[in-house]
Amino acid sequence: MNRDHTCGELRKTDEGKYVRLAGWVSKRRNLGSIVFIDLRDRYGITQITFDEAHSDLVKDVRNEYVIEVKGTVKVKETPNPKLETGEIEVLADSCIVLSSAKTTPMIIADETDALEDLRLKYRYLDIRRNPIKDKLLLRDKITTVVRSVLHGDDFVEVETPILSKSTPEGARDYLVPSRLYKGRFYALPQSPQQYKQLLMIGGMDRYFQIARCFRDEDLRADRQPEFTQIDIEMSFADEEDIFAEVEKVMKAIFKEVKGIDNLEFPRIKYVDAMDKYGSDKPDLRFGNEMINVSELFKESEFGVFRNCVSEGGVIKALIFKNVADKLSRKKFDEFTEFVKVYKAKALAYLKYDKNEFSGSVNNALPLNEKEALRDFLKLENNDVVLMIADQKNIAETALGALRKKLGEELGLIDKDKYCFEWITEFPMYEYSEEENRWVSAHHPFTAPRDEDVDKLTTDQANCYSRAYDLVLNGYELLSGSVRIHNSEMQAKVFDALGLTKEQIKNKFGFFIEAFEYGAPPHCGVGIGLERLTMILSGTDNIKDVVAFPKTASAYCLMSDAPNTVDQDQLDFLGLDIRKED
RNA sequence: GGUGCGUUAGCGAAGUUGGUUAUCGUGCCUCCCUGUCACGGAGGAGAUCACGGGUUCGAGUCCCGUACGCACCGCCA
Repeated sequence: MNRDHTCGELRKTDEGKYVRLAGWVSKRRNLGSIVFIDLRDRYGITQITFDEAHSDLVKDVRNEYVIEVKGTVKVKETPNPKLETGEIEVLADSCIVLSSAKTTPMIIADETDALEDLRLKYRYLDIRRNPIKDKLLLRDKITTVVRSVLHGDDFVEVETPILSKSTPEGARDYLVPSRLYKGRFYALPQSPQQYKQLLMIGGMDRYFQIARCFRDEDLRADRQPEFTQIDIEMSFADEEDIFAEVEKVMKAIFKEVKGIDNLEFPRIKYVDAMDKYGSDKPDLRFGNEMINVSELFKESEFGVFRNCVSEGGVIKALIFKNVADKLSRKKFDEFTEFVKVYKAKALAYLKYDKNEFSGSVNNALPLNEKEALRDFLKLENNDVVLMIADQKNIAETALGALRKKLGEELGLIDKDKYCFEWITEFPMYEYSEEENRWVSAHHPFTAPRDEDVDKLTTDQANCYSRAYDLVLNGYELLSGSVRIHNSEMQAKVFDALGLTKEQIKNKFGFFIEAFEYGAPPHCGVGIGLERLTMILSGTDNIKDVVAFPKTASAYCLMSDAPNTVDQDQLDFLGLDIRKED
């Protein structure tokens, strides 16, 4: 036993106690014959003081040494308000070095100057810092609340296989070669989707799992190749039941973590979200909905606008109030480049002030059209209108992305606000230009809306599903759906996807068969634990909330994974590596 | 697969139209200091300027390529 107290717990009331502490030397301040050491562990920092008679004990102690000290708790004359333990110090009479340490490659403090790649290489040092440590603790707090709420409602935690079967639709799988079956592979699960549905058929009517998932796709600031899903599924239930359960979980988490208990969960249909915000995960912390102004310009003198409408495109407009004087020509050039990334051909903008118009389309549009636009949009002095005339999906997506960017840049977002919304009735299918066929927008086990059942195989473009997302502050926090639980309907969906009987049997055979033995109606969700932790800890970098994350190219800078293996290992698995020339 | 930005002491950055000994902060080491808590003061060590090629009398600086990192688009049932 190296300690009887942590470095975060001693207070004024402990005055006079003789204590034993252990931890890392966070900082050493040598004032001559008196030496102060900030001793750090997971719980905090306590100042240890070595007076003239004992300063030799720490003569050779350096930063990040692990030491055990014994001494008497003393109330400080000048407390340090920045520390929880700032009112006391420990006057030491003993110090044992448990472990020495090299000079660290980075400064271990809340504010470090190290860049992210260095922090990833020495992640175990980075974890000693509060900003990372606190996020791991928050993540633990969240899963604790989740388990508590779900267990309280009779949900059962079940672990499903990591060595599972490759699923042909969707993201690329990570594969694991089989030794006993040469030439065959396990796949790491992209989600426990099929297993949890089989658990429903198995009668585990309320299931959850804190499940690791793997997807071999390119990464982003909010995406890692392996991530954790709070996976929930329930039987004899529909949207209302699962929404209620998820809302209950979210409320409990926000209450515990933030002390917030006035959360709201509005619902928006997918088509409306795209129409108003140009996104299926709109950030509702600010308004600025897009407005369709196609009607105003269908006979415009401005050929670009007129032709766009006559060719079936749309003109979408965004208004930002009272900012015209803040946005320079250079800014609009930047915005134009920004929307081009989303395939938009151009960005039109108009400033309005004191009955004067200016901006990129000021000369192209006649006065009467500009005034009609002003009246339609109720423009006031110093307002700006941004417009994109393009194909519907491009105009919506590009302007939606610009809405988000401007919301951030113009400071329209209240960082202390948490805005949830359910996005419902996603499209059942989307057309894959690459594969030249309809593919599932969610996954092929998603139930269609009742009113769209007859469109399943005949009108894929207008068939909507009972899939839903929960969005929080512009992040897709979870996805889920009511599942298909009858074999005929499932067959129709496979048919619409253009799958042959042979393909269905190979890909989903065991799964489909299970539905012939009595499947309850069921639905569920998978909540992105990292995204939730990110939002609650105020970071936009997923690596901050993962203990040992990968880089944007799926590499571990600390362990150098993935790595090559011995020929022996390859031989066991019956694998040959193709030589690149 | 694509686009953009970046790579200079342990760490973070500066480095002008290409020109002599590559600058600053911090960390590290030594010495001084009894109340610091971003301690203070004095001194010192520490750089194949990512790698490979090219232009040039001369390259940290210009050009080409590669690697790595970051962000975004595609992708992510």
